[in-house]
Amino acid sequence: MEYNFREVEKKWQQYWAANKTYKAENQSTKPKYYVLDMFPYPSGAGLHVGHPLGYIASDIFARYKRLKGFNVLHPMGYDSFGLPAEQYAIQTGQHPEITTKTNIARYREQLDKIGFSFDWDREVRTSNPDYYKWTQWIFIQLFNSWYNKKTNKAENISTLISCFESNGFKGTSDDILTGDLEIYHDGFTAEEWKNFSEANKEQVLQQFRLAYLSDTMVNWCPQLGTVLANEEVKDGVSERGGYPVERKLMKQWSLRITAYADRLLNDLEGIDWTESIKEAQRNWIGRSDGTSLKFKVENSSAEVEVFTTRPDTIFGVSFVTLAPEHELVAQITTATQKNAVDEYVTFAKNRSERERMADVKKITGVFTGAYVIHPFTGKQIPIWIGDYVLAGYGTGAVMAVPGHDSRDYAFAKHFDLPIIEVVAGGDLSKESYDAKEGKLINSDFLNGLEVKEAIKKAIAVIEEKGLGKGKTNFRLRDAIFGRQRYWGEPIPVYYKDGIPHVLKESELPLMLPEVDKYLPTETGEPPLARAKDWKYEGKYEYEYSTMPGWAGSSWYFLRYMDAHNEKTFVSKEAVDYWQNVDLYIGGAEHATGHLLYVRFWTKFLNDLGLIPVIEPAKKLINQGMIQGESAFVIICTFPKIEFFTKNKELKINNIPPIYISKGKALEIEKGNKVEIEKYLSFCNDILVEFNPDFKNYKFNDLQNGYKLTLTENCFHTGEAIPGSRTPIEYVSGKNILDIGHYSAWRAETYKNLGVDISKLVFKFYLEDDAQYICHREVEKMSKSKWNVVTPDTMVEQYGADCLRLYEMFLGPLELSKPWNTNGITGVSNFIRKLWRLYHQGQKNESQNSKEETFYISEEKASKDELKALHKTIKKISSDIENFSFNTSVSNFMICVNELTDLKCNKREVLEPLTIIIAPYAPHIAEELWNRLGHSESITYAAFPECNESYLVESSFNYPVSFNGKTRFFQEYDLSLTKEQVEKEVLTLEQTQKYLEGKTPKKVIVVHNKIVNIVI
RNA sequence: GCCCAGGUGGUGGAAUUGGUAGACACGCAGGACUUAAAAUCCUGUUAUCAUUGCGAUAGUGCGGGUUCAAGUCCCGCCCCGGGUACCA
Repeated sequence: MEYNFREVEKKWQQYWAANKTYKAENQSTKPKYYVLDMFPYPSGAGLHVGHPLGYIASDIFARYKRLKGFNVLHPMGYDSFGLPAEQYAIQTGQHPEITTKTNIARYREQLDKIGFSFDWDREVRTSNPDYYKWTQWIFIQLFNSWYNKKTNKAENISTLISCFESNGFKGTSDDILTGDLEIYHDGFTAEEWKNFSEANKEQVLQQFRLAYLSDTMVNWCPQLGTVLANEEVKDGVSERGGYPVERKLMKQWSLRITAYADRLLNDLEGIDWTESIKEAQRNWIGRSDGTSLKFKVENSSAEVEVFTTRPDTIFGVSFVTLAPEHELVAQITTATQKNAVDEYVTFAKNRSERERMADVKKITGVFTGAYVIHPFTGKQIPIWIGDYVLAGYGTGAVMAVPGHDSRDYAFAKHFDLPIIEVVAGGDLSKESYDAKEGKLINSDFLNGLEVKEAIKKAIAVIEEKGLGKGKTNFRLRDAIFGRQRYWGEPIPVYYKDGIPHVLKESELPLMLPEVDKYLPTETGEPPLARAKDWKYEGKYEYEYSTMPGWAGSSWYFLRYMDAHNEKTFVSKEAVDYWQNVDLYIGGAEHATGHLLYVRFWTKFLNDLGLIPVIEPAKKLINQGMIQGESAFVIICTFPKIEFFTKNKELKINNIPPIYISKGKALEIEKGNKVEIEKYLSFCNDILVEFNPDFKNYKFNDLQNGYKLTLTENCFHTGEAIPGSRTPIEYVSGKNILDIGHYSAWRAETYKNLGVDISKLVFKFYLEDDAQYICHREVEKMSKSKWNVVTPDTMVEQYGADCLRLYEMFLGPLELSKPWNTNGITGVSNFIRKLWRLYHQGQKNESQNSKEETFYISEEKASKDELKALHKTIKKISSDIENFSFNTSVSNFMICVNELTDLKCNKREVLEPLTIIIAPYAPHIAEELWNRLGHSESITYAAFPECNESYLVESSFNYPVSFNGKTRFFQEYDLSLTKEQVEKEVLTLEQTQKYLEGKTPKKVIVVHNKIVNIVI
């Protein structure tokens, strides 16, 4: 019998499930190893071929570690709160919980078919109340904590309260202030604190809690009644629906991640993550060291405080720029400039996102009429306002050094302000010289110093004179933690007299209530406000926003350790044993989202003494994205018809769009006259069909000098016309569209939009062979792009082992590439070839087929056979450790090819081979292992060691090159010294031929590598 | 603009510290087996020139450089992909 993967794979999948083969115990004498995948969001399109790429890699590693004697934790779960289910609920009225359950069931079925070694007893779902109970619990801990700058740790808010009770608070200058304080609170004495009302106390505490209410600028979309993320806003309108978006101040729950900025940055040093992810996080956190510096405003008591990283350029300051929102603007503006300033501030404030995006390069600003006094030279320096200065960063004011900052330079050039050179090395007539290199000039006491020394000296002098203070700023902003959505964790907060209170632990979970619709209320409140009688103790309003998508994923790695614990989020024993993730695999797109938040929560939980680790994952690998090949139809409307018909006073209505086949479209676009004629006559027929008056006209007559420009006027590919995307299941491998299915699908979507489809006609303009050819583009695989390929058909056709090997064989794990199945037969052949090694084929003459029976020899293996095996063991071991799974597959192929040539069927070779291949192709390995006479699963066998003695070579075939160019090969015993090889090579007849009678200048012999003769 | 990653045959890709460029596959071409097809096996396959055979030359995005030797190291540039948006 040929290898029957369907039977074998099913058999072992059932065996693994029945025997709980992959169950991990929370204690063991073995060393522990935790392999984690970023868990998926269960989308309605099902698992696509991109998902398993990382899962297969981590599964191979988990299985390898088990063979190496580790107690492996390899769990899987679902990030099951999220927008798509909610969107679907809005459209269909179906409860997101139902959709989510269905989707999860489908994911599970697909995952099971690929043979992953997950411990399913530990599955988590972030939308399950017994999971989100603990997400809410962690939120409460954040609410009840503040960040103590002195201990550099989060502490219970009670320690802050007792500090207020005994010492009061010194206001903005107090060093217990942390992070992204929006409003700097005035100072108060201990006595005053005691007399504060509860509301007043809470207002103060809100400035310190790690979870707090803040006023933040959000993208508000009135039509959708909701707040949108930056990525949901395109060109000032919502990506979905295209409704206008405005900036609005809103009370929102935020998390004070900025308190952890320094630790998040510094601790990157200790983790083995890819340099690109670490770099992305460093940039995101954006630490900049500099100094604050005060400039006195002339004829005023006011001071402008700026933040700068280049105090060395202080003598190059030629103006000061304030953000339009800066609090001093109104105060300092002179009477003569008042109108201009007011106008500009209004303009800048109302400038929509769209405008800002449209003219990023446009420089705007206005002079206030006021001046500051330069602290060292005493000169007058004008104060300007410019919207290139951001209110929310630093002090909202900059000292402009146009000579050495490109933005200041552009501003100075535009408004014709002086540019002073203070660092030598650039050409300021062309551009600013921003590099931190060179010697200071025109700078009084800094003259002659290198930039780095000058910075130090400048800060020292500034501090000495009390003008400012060395300071560090971060780009990182506090994380907004509320979403005006239904399908997320309810925030466990209720309001009593407008003061937020958190629920008691015993009151958790705060269940997501039922609502009649998943939409905002008429007054613009989030969907939870629709819930009937949903009040704390029947009278107090709950918080109506829910947590963001990243809440559940910020701690899930801990829950897997102790998934069913009802008493705590994770038991001390479990987390003390498993610690943190040893290997984490997932997409690089989470670099500054999930991967930063999960590090933040881990540090916070560690501060409270709840877990022993400060980082979630020791090692992180990013898998590349598997892209899809989207298909498009090319839609041509009649944009010019209206124009022509106006002149001719012809009326036409409801002309359908024409779907033009790609080959024809290209010809027409190229200006092929014959094709254009044909196409226009096709169009004319359609016009006549819709308005018989047209029969008197030839379309050609109408056009009258009209040049058909497909891209601009007529043809739309891609996004230009919604709906040009085509589900790839209606398009063949050769891009031929199944017109029947496509039309039916199209009609269905129109019907859902409420269009009367009884009169709907689709017009297809075909190729000469009567086929319709689609356009293809490579892009991200996603349900919305209709280009999802699921692994189901591949598993059905080739088996799980084949899919596993093939996805690895495609190329390096980290690389992104479009999905194609061109090479799958090679892998499929390999699996059959592997099977045949263990079986004896007998030709069955009568049926003209081959009978294969299991056939293994107990003889001692030959030297060549052992060499083939051990070479492979060595290579595979190093490949796995380096996550180079694609080369492993190649090497299995090489090994099997060699053993096939050697006709090797010896147990001594095939048994170890079965084990090393088991992590990659577990089903066939289990079957072969079983046939080899083992009753236990191969999962816990021992990974074979490489015996180097089989690999020792006695001779080497030296490539002999002349001036670096290889000419021939000569084999020498490895015992020969360099000198002996050199001598031997020079005596060769071939050498003499290439020397052409000349004496070599030099002969290089690298032992076991190469001989190079220089002439 | 800035940051990151990448660019090698018709295709996916391989090439530990600089040391035989193109492993392993796919595809293609030819052949064997077969009535035939499928499956399987064998041979060839970077390009150009030459060819009876031996070969010769060029070649890892482009231009320089270091070296006995460069896909690999250095300098400058181009292209594709990802991230980010005026962060002083």
